[in-house]
Amino acid sequence: MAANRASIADLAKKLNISVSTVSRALNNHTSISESTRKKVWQLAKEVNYQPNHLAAALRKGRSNLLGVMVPHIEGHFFSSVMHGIETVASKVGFNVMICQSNENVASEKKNIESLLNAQVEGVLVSLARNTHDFKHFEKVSKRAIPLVFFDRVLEGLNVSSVIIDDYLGAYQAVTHLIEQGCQRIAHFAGPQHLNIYKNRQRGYQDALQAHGLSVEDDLIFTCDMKTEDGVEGMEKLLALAVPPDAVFSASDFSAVGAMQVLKARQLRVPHDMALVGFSNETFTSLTEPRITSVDQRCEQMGQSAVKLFLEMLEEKSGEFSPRRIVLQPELLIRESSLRLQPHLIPHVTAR
Amino acid sequence: MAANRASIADLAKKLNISVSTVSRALNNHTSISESTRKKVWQLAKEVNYQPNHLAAALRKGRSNLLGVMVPHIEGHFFSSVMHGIETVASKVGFNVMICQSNENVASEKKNIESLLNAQVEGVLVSLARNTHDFKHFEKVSKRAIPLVFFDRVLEGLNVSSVIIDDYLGAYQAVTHLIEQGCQRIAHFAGPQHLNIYKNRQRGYQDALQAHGLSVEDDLIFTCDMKTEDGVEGMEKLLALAVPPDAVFSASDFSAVGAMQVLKARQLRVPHDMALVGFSNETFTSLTEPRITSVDQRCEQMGQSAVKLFLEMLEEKSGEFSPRRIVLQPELLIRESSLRLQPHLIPHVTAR
DNA sequence: GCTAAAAGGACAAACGTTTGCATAAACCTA
DNA sequence: TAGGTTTATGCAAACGTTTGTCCTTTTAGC
Repeated sequence: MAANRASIADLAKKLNISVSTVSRALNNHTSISESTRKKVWQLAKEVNYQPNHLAAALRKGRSNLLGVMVPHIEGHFFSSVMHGIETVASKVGFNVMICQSNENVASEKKNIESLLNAQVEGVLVSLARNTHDFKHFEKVSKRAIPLVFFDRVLEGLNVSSVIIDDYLGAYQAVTHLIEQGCQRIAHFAGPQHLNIYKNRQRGYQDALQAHGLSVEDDLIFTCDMKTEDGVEGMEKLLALAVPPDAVFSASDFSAVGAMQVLKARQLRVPHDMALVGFSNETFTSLTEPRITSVDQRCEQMGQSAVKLFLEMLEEKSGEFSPRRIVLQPELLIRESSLRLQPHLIPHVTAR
Repeated sequence: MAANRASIADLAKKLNISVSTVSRALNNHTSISESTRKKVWQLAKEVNYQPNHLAAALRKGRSNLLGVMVPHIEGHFFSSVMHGIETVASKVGFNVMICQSNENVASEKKNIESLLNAQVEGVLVSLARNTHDFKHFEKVSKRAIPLVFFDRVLEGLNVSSVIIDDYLGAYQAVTHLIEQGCQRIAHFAGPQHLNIYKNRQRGYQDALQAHGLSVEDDLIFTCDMKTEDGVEGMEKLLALAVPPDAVFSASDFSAVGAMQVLKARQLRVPHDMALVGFSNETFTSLTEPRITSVDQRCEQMGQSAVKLFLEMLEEKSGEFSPRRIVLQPELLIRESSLRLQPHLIPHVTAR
């Protein structure tokens, strides 16, 4: 029953030819006659021959393996990125190995070792929250293995990366709120040591100033971006002497938390308080009203990361200079921020 | 710069001992003296030795690779299952390789080949929608490689699998609605060739009958389970001569679609129409009101699948008899279905 | 002090491929 | 017909490990 699988040598023996001929025949090498090529392929089919990638990889020094490490795979963003990654990787014949750091630097270190041991040809990484240094990635670059960071990157480092323009996304979101007539715009900010949240805050501030509005510290609520944080933040804002008339939240989760508070207090969104989130989470188009949000191009990010990896692999022999891809976010305007011209809303259907 | 990595042979040469000794030292084999063991480990650290898993795998015939194939990885359910899988797999030293079938039988076939070629030691699969036969999986079982189906399985087949008790989940959901005083309960049903939706519908019907309610065909709306389908379904139901007073939807997405219609028509949830969904999607606890839903134990499903695989691996030498794990779903009662005793609602916070 | 056992290590074969080189047969070309 | 080229194949080494077997040295038992 457990028919131990046939090797190239078995085929060779049965056909009374050499292993090298079989190998070349299976690889459709030009120097093999059509007749033997056919014979080999047919026998291969018959005995259900399955090539052993491991052996080939060992010999060729090419594993066709791509390693990916994310903080955690569940959730909208990372799973969408993974989707993008797997799709284009498999298209070019790469298998993808996946690891989770669980937001933990120690695991990150272990995983890198594990991926390297598995002889991956490239590593795509989105960093754990509290990763601040590059040490454990040096092994990767030392072994001249393409390394690409995505979304959560380390700044000021000469490493390839693909990110979205968080600054621009925030800038556009806030500008949109201003155009809708909002005058006092608050911000739910995320942990500032993460590049993404820092840039979103910068975008927020610059957009205000560019339109002659002042940045007020008590309108900025820095938190962990959970739904509960949004609840807390909104309650704080409503308790101010002069509450804001809009909130730009760096996360959809805190935005929805804020909305819950507003509804409970019978305040109208967007007329009493306009709301914009970030990430275009699935639920943003399912709430009532739907929440305006900034789409992060998750899938495209995954695709770009793989493409970058492939480019680096190409010119591996030479010195490859790190590249950086910056994707353009897209502001999806929905009812939570639309005070004017409701007839212009593009209706975005959920998947 | 691209310091080609050191092999076991390099270490041996530098220390003037044999490769076998080095190998055993690195594996902490008992027959190696403490002193040489230390020497080897130290040198390994110094020259940054990275073992080559491929070579070891080839020699040992054990790749420590686990293959996983899902229809698509993005989205709440599958990404959560993957999380569970990766977590326990990595704990026991397995790397996981991931594939997507994109709901496509042809890709499914290709992916299986690819995984087998990569010499995975086991395969976990959730089937594409339109997979009806087992042919392309026979190779897996023929090679005596543990095969575990999860969630979307092929019925009547002698293959290991882990599923949740969709029947029970549906039964409980409908019973709950009845207990809340609902008398005319409709059902949004999914494609009936998928085991999960078929069982949910059976659970719905049996629960009705068990409580003396009749099953009416025009209260069952079979669709694709998208948000839009929920919209359409609810509109149809409301157009009936005698509309229902509750809907049990086999998917949260169609449930939320239904809720949108109800809100637009100023109907109250749950008093005019109670609503229960299925899957406990993230957004179910973010809507207003929050949607009662059946939790599918995604993570646990992933964990169980890996455990099952490990068990099969254990007794691989003997004939392993397929096993089947059935997880218990959990009904999470929220406001969308709660007509009585609102003070008893457990407040479920979103992640 | 002699033998037996144990400890520590070396040799070499294997795992299943790929591939540079050599070879033999067949085909031209003049 | 000799010489050269093409075509098709074989030989054997290599990839980096692991591991069964054998050898040498030390230790212990008496």
